[in-house]
Amino acid sequence: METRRADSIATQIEEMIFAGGYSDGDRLDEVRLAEQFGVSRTPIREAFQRLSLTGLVELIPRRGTFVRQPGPVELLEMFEVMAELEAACGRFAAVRITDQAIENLRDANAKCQMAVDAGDADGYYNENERFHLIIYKQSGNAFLEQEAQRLHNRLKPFRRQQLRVRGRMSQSMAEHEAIVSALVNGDAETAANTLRGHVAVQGEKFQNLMAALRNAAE
Amino acid sequence: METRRADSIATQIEEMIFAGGYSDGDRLDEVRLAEQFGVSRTPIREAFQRLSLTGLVELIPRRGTFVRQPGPVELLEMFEVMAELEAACGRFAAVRITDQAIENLRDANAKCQMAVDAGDADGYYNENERFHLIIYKQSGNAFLEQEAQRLHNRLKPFRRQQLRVRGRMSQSMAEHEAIVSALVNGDAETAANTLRGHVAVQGEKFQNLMAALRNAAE
DNA sequence: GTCAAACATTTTGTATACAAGAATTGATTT
DNA sequence: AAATCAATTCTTGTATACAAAATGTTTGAC
Repeated sequence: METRRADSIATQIEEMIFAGGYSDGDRLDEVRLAEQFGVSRTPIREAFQRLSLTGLVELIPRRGTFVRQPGPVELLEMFEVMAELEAACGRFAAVRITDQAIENLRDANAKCQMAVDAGDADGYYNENERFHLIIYKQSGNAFLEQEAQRLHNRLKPFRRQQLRVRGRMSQSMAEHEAIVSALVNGDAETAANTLRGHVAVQGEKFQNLMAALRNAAE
Repeated sequence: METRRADSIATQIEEMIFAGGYSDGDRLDEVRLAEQFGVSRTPIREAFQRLSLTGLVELIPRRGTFVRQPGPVELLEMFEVMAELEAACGRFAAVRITDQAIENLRDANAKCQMAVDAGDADGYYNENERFHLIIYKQSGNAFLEQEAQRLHNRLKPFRRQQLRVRGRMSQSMAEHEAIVSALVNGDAETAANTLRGHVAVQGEKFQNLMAALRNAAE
């Protein structure tokens, strides 16, 4: 599927920012990026426009384009919203999920457990993501699914660090089981609340996130 | 505050689309718009990039830019998400709202009631909007506030028609009262549920929305 | 009359050119 | 030496130019 250039350039710059190549306030040099990508300034500028809407970048008129890494406050706010979006997905999924999807959730969970046993952080990460994406889709609301995926994606680099914490993976597994149960029972309220709690940043998770941010700032 | 051109152009095109000047699938002619705005194609194209991210417009490579008016399904999905976002705002606001904001909500409600009594649809509409914007802000989560406002804005043209329905305004008023009560009591769960129900499109509201869409399609 | 192929016309995507607003440097003054 | 202003250099924002793809039209065959 051939996609237009500005689109793919935006994605690539996005990845560069996510990868941690830039810190907050860094200016994105149009001509340097243009050379780097082997194109002219025009498609770079179009990409900037797209990135600005996601909040990843700030366009200051006549000044330039600057990367905007979320600070601690903004990050916590985004996790709060993520928790609510997941809760909403769970609420809808509880009454809309297909049998096949339940099977897929169980499969993802089983592979998650295997990854935990094997100490395979990457494997755990991937299956965990699959678990959540299934729930987004099973909300039966394509718009919600899209919004959830967008934010999920944006938070990816920050969530990654949380998994490193000892014991987190097995606790997370138990929560996954509870979520599947609620979905199987069609219990919308429980599904929503369990998912909210699962995603929310509270207690020790909060400390971990802050610590990770402090390290990243150095 | 001088804003860059592409920004203001995007906003203006957005308004043109909201105003109903275009229907689904219409192609946005770069050169025509450029002439219309008295600029070259470049800023128009940058504006298109911004609009595409909000989903208001679809960029088909080598084909052009087409307006994407939500169909019935997408619209219902968006209202579902709006209901969940408002519920989330209410949940947070219940434990974070300031005394001043409660005063402001009551004031908005009083003016709403006055508008209902006077049969002033526009007045009702404006105060009703103020009521909801206050709750977004009182979520104490700037990111959530922004997301809620964005979707609220997107749904504006469709919500407007629902108000026309007989009896809707007074029922809505009663719901507002219940929402304020929950917020005053700090009852997060009730605030969330009441707001969700208030915003959700169900029962007769569904029929009205469908009817409005059918009319718009003609 | 229908279909298809070749040609002409639009229209998009990108590069380049140019104008105007920032930033920077260096000279001049206090 | 610090501050200020002017001139220079960079950078952004927009217009224009051009190439390639898509669309539309004419022509010709069947």
